[in-house]
Amino acid sequence: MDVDDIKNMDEFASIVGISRPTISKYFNDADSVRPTTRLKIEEALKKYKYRPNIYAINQNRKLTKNIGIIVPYLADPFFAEIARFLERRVLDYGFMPSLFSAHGDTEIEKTILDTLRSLRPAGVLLAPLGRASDKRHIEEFCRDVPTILFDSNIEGIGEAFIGSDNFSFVSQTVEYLSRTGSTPTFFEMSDPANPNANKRRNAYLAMMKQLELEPHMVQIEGSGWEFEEIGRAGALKILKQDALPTDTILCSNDRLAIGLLSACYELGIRVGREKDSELRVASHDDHPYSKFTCPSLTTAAHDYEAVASQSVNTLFKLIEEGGRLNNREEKLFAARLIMRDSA
Amino acid sequence: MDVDDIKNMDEFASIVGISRPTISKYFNDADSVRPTTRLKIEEALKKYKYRPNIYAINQNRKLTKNIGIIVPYLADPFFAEIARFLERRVLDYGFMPSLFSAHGDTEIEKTILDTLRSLRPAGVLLAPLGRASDKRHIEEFCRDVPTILFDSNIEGIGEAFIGSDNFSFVSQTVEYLSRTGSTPTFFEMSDPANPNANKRRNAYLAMMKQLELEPHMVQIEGSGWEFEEIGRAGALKILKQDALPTDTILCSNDRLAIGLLSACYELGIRVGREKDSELRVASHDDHPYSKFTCPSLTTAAHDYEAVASQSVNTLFKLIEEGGRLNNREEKLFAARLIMRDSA
DNA sequence: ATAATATTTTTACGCGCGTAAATTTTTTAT
DNA sequence: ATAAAAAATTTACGCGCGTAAAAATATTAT
Repeated sequence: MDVDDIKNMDEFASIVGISRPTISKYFNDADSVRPTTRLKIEEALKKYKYRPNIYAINQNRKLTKNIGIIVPYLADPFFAEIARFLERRVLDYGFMPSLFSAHGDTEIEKTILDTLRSLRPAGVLLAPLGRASDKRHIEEFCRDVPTILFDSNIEGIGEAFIGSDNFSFVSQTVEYLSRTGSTPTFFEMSDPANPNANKRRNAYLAMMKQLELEPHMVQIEGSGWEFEEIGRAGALKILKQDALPTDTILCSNDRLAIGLLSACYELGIRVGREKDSELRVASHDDHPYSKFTCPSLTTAAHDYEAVASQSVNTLFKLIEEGGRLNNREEKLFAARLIMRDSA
Repeated sequence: MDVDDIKNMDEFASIVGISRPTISKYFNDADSVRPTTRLKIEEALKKYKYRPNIYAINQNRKLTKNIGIIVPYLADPFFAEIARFLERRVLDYGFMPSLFSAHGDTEIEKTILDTLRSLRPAGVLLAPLGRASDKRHIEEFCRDVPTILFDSNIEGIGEAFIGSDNFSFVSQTVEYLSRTGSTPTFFEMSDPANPNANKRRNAYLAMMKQLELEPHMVQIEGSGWEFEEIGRAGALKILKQDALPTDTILCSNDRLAIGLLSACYELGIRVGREKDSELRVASHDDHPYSKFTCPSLTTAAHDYEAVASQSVNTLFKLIEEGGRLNNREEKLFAARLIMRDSA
């Protein structure tokens, strides 16, 4: 209600009638002061709405309360979604999330890390670009800042990795597809930037071997992060020359599938598991838009909530233990098969 | 090459052999020191990679070099896209962008503003939630922090507004649709949270009047930011009861259209401008995914680049002029009609 | 070479808060 | 009521840098 002319903690302290160190203690942990004291402070806080200067705080603390969150490509709703979960968890811990996107660019990723270092964050959650990442740069960063990798792993870098179990994804889709129809052909980029893509390819091959089926791969050209466009262009090429080995396609990821489905539609190819369908299409990720493709996309879903929770929990365990974990743990979450109309 | 044990500017200054105030001056403006001095500093910088403590800097400067960017819903690729443009522009000015998403939630938006205030940013670029925004809260914020509104306007709040000209969007789509086929029926949420939606509705009505055509509206239920799901559910309901006044639909925005098209597909309704099509669908925004809908979506495109550039340029003009502009300018950019297959 | 100008250095203070140590006051236990 | 424990206060210093004023030095013009 009153004016907020309070410039510093000294002024606020004298207004409350309590010493500044006690006020400082309160702001670091409200429970660390006597209840009556706390009440007095909080009453005054309502009247005068004073807030400590964040820069002065961070200058003097060895560790800030910032948590950096870096994703490779924020225009991908998958990362926007996981970032949302992460932000919420970080806030629950009373820390301040700072979100960055590398926008698919190696140099931007490096710049973000440099910026973040000077922000002296308590910890960082990093989903690296993958193959395009400057590994030495990230490694060096991880030496200074407690960092957890998520979504895509870089062997040996970061104090832990939390992600999804690609084998679980692919084994479920392959099993389902091969059980209910023709052998799935794996559809992917020939030179994927994301390590998960390679793991999915290997999982496909392993699973096909296990089922004693002949594997088929369709590898399309393209680079960058515009997967829908790459998938679409690649699919148009393949479909026009009628080069599909089987009439079931398993896409490496949903964004490729979105492009592929748009190509199918354009060419008048009926996709689905109906009798009159020519092609079945399934994929992985449960991208936020996979429910709205035509037809809706059968896919394997990430456990967003679990990955986010585990990532943040692990990070704070790491922080509590002083920035180093005894051994680099890798936690992978299983997929959940989402049955829709495309396969 | 060497170790970077330099903790503060004093140490760095003595290593370079130049006084600390000069070093300080250099970091504030590299051109403000003599070229020979600058060279010496930059040589040392390569060897010792020292960076000033950002918190100490911001504590002592009246104004930081932070620029806040707030969007209502980052999981919407449209906002992810515009945020990317904004970030780049802000960096071009040598400032530090901080990106926040309100995640469609009023309280989060308020929290972000409070957080941002204590970050003492030089300026803020705000795309408000719209009707769900706490206007008084935003207004109060704008009194303290130089703020530019973009994408969605709140009358009288913020020093300027930069957005798209909704009339330009709707007039082009309506003109095109009515010229090439049946009268367009406007498809929207009955109670849209976004002020642009209301402007588009009014533009539709005005345009129909101008063309001397009878307007038709289909208003669907739903609230929140899951527009695709809302559009899909609403469309299923309308289409099943065959309640469409005409066989041309103009959606208020692309995300509703994405949902509508998925409903059409599910019901086997052929959409497009072919002879055998039953329905034409067009929309507004040129959402990143509108190219991949089935069929691809005819829409009116934002000029992302222009909106982002103008927003950031206006913000820095505002900052230079001390945080106040003589009169609140509103700059609107025209749409560009994108012809695809759906209409 | 000398004066005028521009740049740098020196000196000094302040920003707002963390935090440690010693002291005083309050609360809790006996 | 008294002792023991807990909390608050006082005092004091430091963090790393911005910045102002005065003095010293370097550059440019004449």
